[in-house]
Amino acid sequence: MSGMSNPSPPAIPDKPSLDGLEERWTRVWEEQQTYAFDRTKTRDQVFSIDTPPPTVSGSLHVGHVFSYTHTDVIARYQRMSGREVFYPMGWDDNGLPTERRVQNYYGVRCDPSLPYDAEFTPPEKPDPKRQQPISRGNFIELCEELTEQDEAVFEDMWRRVGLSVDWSTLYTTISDSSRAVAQRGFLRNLARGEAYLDEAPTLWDVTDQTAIAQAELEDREHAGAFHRIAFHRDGAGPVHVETTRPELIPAVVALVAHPDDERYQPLFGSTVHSPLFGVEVPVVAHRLAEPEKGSGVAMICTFGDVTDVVWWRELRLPTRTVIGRDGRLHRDTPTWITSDVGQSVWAQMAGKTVFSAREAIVAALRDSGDLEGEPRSISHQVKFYERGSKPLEIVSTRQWYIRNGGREETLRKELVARGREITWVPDYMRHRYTNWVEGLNGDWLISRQRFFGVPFPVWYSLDDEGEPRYDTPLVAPEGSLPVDPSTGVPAGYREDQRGRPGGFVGDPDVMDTWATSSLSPQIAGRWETDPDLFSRVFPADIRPQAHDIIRTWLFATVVRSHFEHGTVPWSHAAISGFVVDPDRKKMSKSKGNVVVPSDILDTYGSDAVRWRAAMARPGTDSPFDEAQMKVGRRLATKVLNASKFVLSFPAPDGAQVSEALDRALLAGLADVVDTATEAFEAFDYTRALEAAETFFWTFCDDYLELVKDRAYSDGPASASARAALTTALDVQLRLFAPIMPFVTEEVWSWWQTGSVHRAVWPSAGPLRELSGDVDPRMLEVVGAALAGVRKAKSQAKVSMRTDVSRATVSAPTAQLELVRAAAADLKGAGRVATLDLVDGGDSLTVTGVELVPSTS
RNA sequence: GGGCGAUUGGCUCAGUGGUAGAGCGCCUCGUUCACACCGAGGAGGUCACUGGUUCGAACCCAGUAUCGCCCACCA
Repeated sequence: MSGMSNPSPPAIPDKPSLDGLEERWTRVWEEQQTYAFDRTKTRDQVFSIDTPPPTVSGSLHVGHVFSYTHTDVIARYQRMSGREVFYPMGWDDNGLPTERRVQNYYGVRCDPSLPYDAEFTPPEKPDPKRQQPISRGNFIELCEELTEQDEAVFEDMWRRVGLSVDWSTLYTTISDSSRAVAQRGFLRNLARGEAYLDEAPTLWDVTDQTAIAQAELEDREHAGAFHRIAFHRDGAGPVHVETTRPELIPAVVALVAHPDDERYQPLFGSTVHSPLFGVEVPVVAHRLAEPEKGSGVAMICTFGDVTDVVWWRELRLPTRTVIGRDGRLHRDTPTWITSDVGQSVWAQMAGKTVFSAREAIVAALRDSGDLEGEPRSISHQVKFYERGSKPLEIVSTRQWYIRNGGREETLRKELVARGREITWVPDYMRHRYTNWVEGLNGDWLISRQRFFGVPFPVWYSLDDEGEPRYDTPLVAPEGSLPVDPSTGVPAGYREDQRGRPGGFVGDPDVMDTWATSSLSPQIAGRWETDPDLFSRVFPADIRPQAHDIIRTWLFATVVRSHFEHGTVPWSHAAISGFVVDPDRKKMSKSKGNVVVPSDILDTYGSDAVRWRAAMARPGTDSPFDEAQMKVGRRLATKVLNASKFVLSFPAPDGAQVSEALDRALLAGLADVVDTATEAFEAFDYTRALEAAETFFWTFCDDYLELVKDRAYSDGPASASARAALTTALDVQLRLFAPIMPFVTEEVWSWWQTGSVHRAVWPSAGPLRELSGDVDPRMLEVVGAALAGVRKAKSQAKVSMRTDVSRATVSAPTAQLELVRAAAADLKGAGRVATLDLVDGGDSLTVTGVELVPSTS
């Protein structure tokens, strides 16, 4: 770092202040490229971080600040430890969250059938109820425009928090290079048979009108009602089923009961007729039917829930779809409804939402007498898209999948084993991963019927009827990526053949955002476009993230790396907890309990907020408590003031640390360095901070007080104190630097050259050499004696500056000798004229403190 | 239903076999010679419960309870 120099070595201010440190040092770090990655370093010298790219369409809350601070603390420690830190930043700006934000912000919606309008300007006043339809091209332009604004806000926040990222590495998930990586990754998966196209029942969000993946599911308590419905038999009484979804009666394909259920065994193999519609369906047996539930016999519909899918698949039942992609019942009467009554009931349901259709059919069932009793209200768990507001439907659609072990035992075991290769911080988070992988029930659905995302780089040739040949997609060559199949043309075709029989058509879908972000190590490391860089940063050392996205981002990244590279993507996964509100509820906009980070950063400063973040251990949720920020603020202030005081005692040239108390201080500090280093190596920044902080307060409250008088004087004893003070400050600043980068850099600049963040992490060896064989407990023992004198003054309710004519310290021999060696310092700090030392007793006590009455 | 975690002073949390700890809050006191964005001192806990192992248990074992999170095919 000899090439670096501070702009102008500032004098120590008379009144040091934390105000303005963020602005000043953020600027200096940028100017001096303090955190620039040196790509000449080899893989073993590099510490590589797979930074989470935050979703820029969301708002930052204090939990993000904590979690990103945790990563930065680790990065700063690693950098000082001599590793070259690869610490990139990315913005996750593609995908549905951005589309929604654009829709709300501008009051528009994407209608892909519209042509691009070069003159388009967004509505002056967005009307959320009447979103203006605009073309895909215009829509994407708005997405790009708004994400650019959002990203500027994010970057500003991260710089202010002090993240030591190399900003030249910045990427966005919608950029050309990210799209190219995502498409290349997909094409490789496709070529190896790890990605495939399939038509199957799919979880479907009717609001956004897109398929969603298992990982994006969320169970929610939802109000419903059991309806007891009669199915009819020829020549026998009715069979009753209970259902929460009577509107699916037209979609019924069978009734099902448990094979061992004696009540229904006589019915197996026979058929019944559905009420109102009179459709004949078989009664079948399956182990998943639960005799205790409802009447013990259930309707199988295509599709009411995921159990229906299992039954439908395993029992090879026909498909009778009645709900469309918009969540409404089909307009046209299904072909299997042939009776007059059935068709007239259908007419009352056609085109209606699920909710309205249910009302219509319940009325009809009541009229026909097929509803027994009244519907019984219940509250039950229903599957929702985690970002959605209506229950999911299941519709049969053609989608792209990536294998993830959900349908094959071998792959599942391989992926579980990958989880064991990763060191988890904390260790128990591994269970979440294993639990998830072992519970998968299908492959990973990656296609979304949306617009602002990475398109699939494939086309389909059209047969003579104009029907796409889905089994032989036309893939883009890797050299052409990124491609947009809605404008690009596959090899051997011309644009005028688009959509024509014998021509081609582009795949209309985009990839789910996780399908791109699961390649974050490849994107940041410039996989395939810069193999030299990639070889130096992949696999990464650490993936920091929060526990809520283990099943999505973390798992997906493992899957992609497993297939593409045959390795885990990183050696460590560091899992942060959440910041929860004081009632331990998760912060969320809808609850109105979100703490805006800029407010607390304004009030307490970045170092204080970072200190608080570092007090939250890995993996542990932490309740937000503003009072805690004050503690961090006070520590930062104390560092400022204590440093100024220490530096007012410059050590003379050749000063030796000769006095026992001084050597004991450095011995204690050596232990702290060992503890902090060991803790940081295990990513336990909280323990490292605690060790440094506890020592620092003893340093201020006891040691500084004890040696103050001696330091003010002259001679070797003074020089010893001054040398110890300066050495201890130097080491402590470096211990604090990862946690509180601003105040430590400020103090460092007062008398050192270069950045403390490029200084070498302290080691215990040199401190032990200076301290020699001194008893490291000395400071503690002498501090206890000083506390005894203070206590006497406190109980007498006099000032700590009150003179003491005489006092007695009694202690066992060993302790007494330690006190004797520092008696002069003790007398100075306690203002004691005559100190009697008495050998004896079980513990150290201070007695006979004779106070000199104040003269005033 | 399965898994994971937690349960220690009013609050937030350390503490994995040897006489219960920290910070905040509270109480008392002290100012300007580093720091009032301060300093000193103090009070405050049968370590959720029940058994067991041990010379000795907050800690190890078995079980119970409560809370939280994750997962599950939840007519």
